Amino acid sequence: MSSPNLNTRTRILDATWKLLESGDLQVRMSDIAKAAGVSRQAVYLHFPTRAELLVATTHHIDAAHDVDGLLAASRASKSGRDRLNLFIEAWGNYIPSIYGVGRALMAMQDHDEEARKAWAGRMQAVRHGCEAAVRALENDKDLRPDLSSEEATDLLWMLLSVRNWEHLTRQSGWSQQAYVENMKDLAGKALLVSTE
Amino acid sequence: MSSPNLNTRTRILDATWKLLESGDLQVRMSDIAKAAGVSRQAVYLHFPTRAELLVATTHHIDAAHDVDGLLAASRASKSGRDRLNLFIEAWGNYIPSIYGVGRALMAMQDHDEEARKAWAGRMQAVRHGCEAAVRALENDKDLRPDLSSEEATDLLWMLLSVRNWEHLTRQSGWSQQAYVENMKDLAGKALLVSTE
DNA sequence: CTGTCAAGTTTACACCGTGTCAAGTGACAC
DNA sequence: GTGTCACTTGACACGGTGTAAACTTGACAG
Repeated sequence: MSSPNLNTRTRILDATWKLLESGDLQVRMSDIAKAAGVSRQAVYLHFPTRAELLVATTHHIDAAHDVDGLLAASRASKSGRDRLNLFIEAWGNYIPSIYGVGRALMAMQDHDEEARKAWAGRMQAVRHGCEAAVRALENDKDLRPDLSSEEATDLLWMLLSVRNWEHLTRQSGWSQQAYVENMKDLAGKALLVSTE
Repeated sequence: MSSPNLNTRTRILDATWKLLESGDLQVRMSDIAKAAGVSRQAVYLHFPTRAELLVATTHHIDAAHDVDGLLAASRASKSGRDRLNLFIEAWGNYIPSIYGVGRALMAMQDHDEEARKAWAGRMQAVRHGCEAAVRALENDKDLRPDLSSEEATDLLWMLLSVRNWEHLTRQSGWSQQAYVENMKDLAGKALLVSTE
C-alpha cells in the first residue's frame, strides 16, 4: 500500500492466509513472520496490529477469489427461488475460503473492538445478500406469508452463518456438498410458501 | 469441595456467575476475586485454573436450575412431535442461563484444551436430547423419510446451538419468545414429514 | 565514488493476564 | 499457648502483543 516493499507485504499476507487455512490454531505474529521469512518487526512495519493484519488478509483472499463474480449468477437469476439457491451455493462455497481467518477474527471479537467491527461488517454484507434473496422471493409471492421480510432475512442469515457451517462440517463431519444441499433444502422449507 | 471454606467457594462461583451473566466481557480472575470480596489468590486456592472455575460455574448454575426437572416434561411426552416441541422449549429457555459462562468457555476453546472438552461435553448432552427427540419422531413415522436419524439429529443440534441463539437474540434482536417459537416452527419444517 | 534514503534486522523493553510461590495474619480448637 | 486452617500480601515467571532505537544493506542520485 504505502512505503515499504510491496512484495514483502504480500508475502506476509500469503503466509497469514496459508497458516490460518491450514487449521493451525494459535497463529502468533511470530509464526506469521517466520512463515513469511521475515522478522517479527517487519510484520509490524506493514500492519500495526494483529487485527489489522487479519482484516487485510480477508481483503487479500477476497481479491484472489473474485467475489463479485461468484455472486453474479445469483444476481442474474430470473426467479426468486433460483436466486436463493444460487446465493446459498455461492456463499456456502465461499465460506471454506475465509473460514480460517474468520475464525481467528471471531476469536478476538471479545477483546478487540476493531476485529469485532471488521467481522461484523463482512457479515452485514452477507445479510444484504440474504435480504436481496428474500426480496426476490417476495416479488414472486414465494415467501411464506406469515413471515415479514426482516424475519425471513434474519432466519436465512442465521442458517448461513459461518458458525453453522463450522458446526456441520467440523463437528458433525458433513461434506461441503452435503452442507450446501441441506442448506438449500432447509432454507427452502424455512422460507418458501408450502402450497404448490 | 476439599479443604478450604465452602462458603468462600460458593461466593466465588456466585460472583463468577453474576459477572458473566451481566454481559461484561473480559472477566478476569482479578475481577472475579474483587466481586467475591476475596483475594485473587484465594480464587486459585479453590480453582486451579480459569477453565476449571468456569466449568465449576456451569455445574453451579445447573444445580441452581434443576436441569432434570426442566427436561421432565419433554421426556414424559406421548408423541414425538410433543417431545420435540417440549425439548426445544426446555433447552431454548435454558440457554439464557448458561450463555454468559458458555460464551467465556467458547472464547477460550482455541487455546485451552480443558475448556474445549468441557464445553464439547455439555453440547454432546444436548445432542443426546436431540437424538432422543428424533428417535421419538421416527417411532411415530413423523420423521421425513429422506433423512437418516443421524442427519436429522445433526440438523436439529445445529439449529439449537448456542451460537444460533446468540445470533438471533443478540445480533438480530429477537425476543426470547420469538426465538423459541420460530425454532419450534423451523425444526418442525426441517424434520417432520410434510404430508398431513 | 560517495552520500542518503528506504526497507528490514536485531535487541531490548513495557504491558497484561494467568498461574506459582512463600511468608505472614488471625481465628478457633484443644 | 500452640497448632492449624483459610485466607492475605507481595513478589515473580511466562507468553503474547506492541513499541523503541540502533544497526545493516542495497539502490539510486549527484
